[in-house]
Amino acid sequence: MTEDLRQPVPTLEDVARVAGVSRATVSRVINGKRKVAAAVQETVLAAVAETGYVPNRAARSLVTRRTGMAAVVVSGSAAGPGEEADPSRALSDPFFGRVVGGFVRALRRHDVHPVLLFADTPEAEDQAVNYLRLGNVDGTLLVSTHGDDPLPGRLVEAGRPVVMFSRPARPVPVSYVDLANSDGGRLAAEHLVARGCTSLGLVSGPLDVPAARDRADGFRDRAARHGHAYVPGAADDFTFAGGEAATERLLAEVPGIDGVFAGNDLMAQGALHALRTHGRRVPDDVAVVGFDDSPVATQTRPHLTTVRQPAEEMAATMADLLVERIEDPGLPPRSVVFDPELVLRDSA
Amino acid sequence: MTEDLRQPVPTLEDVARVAGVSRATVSRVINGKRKVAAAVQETVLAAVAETGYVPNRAARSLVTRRTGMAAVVVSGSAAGPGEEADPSRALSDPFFGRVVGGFVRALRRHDVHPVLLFADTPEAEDQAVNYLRLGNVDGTLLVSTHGDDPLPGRLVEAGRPVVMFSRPARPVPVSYVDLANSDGGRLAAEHLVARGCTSLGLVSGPLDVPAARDRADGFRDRAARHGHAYVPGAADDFTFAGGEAATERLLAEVPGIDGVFAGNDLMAQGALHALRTHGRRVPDDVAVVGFDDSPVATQTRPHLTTVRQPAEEMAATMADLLVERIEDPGLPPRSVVFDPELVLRDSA
DNA sequence: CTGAAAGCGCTAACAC
DNA sequence: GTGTTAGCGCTTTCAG
Repeated sequence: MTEDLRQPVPTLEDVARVAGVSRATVSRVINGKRKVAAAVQETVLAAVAETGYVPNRAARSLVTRRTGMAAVVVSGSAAGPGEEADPSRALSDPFFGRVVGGFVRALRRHDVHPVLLFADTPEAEDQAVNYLRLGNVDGTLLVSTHGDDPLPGRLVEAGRPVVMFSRPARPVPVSYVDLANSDGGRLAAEHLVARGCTSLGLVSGPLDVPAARDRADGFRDRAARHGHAYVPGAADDFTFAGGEAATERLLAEVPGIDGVFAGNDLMAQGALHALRTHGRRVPDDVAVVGFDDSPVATQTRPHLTTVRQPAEEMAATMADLLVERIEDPGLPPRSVVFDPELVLRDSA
Repeated sequence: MTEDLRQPVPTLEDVARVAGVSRATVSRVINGKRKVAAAVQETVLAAVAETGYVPNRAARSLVTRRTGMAAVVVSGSAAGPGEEADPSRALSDPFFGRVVGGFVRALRRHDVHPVLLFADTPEAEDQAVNYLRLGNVDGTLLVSTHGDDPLPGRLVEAGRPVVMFSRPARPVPVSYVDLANSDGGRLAAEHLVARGCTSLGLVSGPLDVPAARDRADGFRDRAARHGHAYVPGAADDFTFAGGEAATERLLAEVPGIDGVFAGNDLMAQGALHALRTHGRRVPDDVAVVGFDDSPVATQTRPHLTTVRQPAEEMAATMADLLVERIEDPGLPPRSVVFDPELVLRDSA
């Protein structure tokens, strides 16, 4: 049996007694509401320091209807039949680590704590919606990894702020932060063309995911301006295995390919392996451009030339948008779109 | 301006009115405490369904002193000077995704929600400790990525349950779930020796991290039983770059090495690249064994033969231990140690 | 500018 | 068994 080490936690009452004022006054000082005489303020602050007082969140939450918490929902809701919904697969993409890390740090600045939720089953989805609806969190940061996800709409209906990473597949009145994905695709095309590639190919993510489609569209759009009327492509999961498989298919269709644009860095890594298997040297025979600038970009040989997403900034902006909307629920949905940047390394 | 979609959330009072009983009775039915007449029970349940009632966590928490939340703390507290403390680096190890995914799913079964906290600065560390001490969470699941971390001790002093992933570097009365790391090292040595390797080497994680040290010790121990009196080693970060750098050093010391045991899969991946750079073929010239069975193990060519940690099970066990201790704070610290398993693939 | 008092939604003694 | 009552710790009118 271990002893109970819990120490009595001081309450407002205690501080008030020490400071010789009322609870209400202490509350005002702590929340900086209304004017409080400077002298009193000082006394109270001293009492707070002396007692080591910290507000009880449950009590505060009960009356303010605010919890100081935000849900971070990772949705893997399957679009089509047979699709597996596994949000923890998203967690195994190191790029995602950059995003989540960004959330945690940004929310912390606002004194908001992230509650991690997976929406990987219908029940879990309901739970996430309810969690929001009941006010267990003040708002939601949503990362959806699948295409036509109904969750954004459901969360918005819960009547509390939601900010998404990436624009929703179907129009929903929700705030989001996104990357100009098509510009990213253009950057990649421009680079490959400038490099002298004559046979371009696309190893794309799932085309029902807006980001994947936009990247592909941007790539083809810019390729077309340089005379590439037809750019063959193969789509697959946003994973290493997906990239490898798609590349195999591409290679079967166009053996002479010399420039590949992959939907993300994990797929690019898969492409690298497939190319090597088929005896192609990168970048000499085939140039490869990835997407994200995930930590894996420097864990490949050659290092990946890739289209960078400023994930941390994007995550921080999401947090800002969310907090704004929590503070003023009347604010309309807003979108912030970041510009991608080509990071030159060795693969192209 | 968007309309406020929030709907009035029913309270106990509402349910009581609909059911024609008192709040207390409804509360009893909901919490399954004490005996309630079957007929009344039914009426209440019907009323709950009709109103769509769900308990308000803040209110409940205020009186029960329980929040239904657990902190998931990722500590990157630096041991030595000059060490960078970046928990989001841990998030970029896909193995970590397996662990966090395990936490989320296991806690969900207990109806406990995970709050993600980084202890990456002294302030953040204080915050985490306070968060626990004040009862904003019922307990903590701690993953420490650095060696001599003072956080476990501090969290335990907060007087609430803490369960660690991996045993603490210094003795602290805390529950933990661990892998028999030295057995894992033995498994690797055994396999390499059986394969006919004659010149073994170690690409180890930071030696102040117990897991890294245990793996190395186990490896050397078993190697010694097979006559390998001296096993050269190089230690570095648990990262791709760390594995690459350590392998370079090892290769400089022992050019003829033909069997390498890496501290984790990320390091093994780095080793693979370093070996290739130096013209060594894997597994023909050098056999490589990794550790973790992280998602990266199948994202290398050749695929990694590796020592598997049952991460999801370990995470689930941590959640169980934590919940047990939350429910009965008198329970002494307990440890659960899992057995590693060699997963044979192509690198060794 | 400050204090008194009410009450957020819930559980837990304590009566009946 | 079930209802009544008293708070949990905090914010917030409302007086003064």
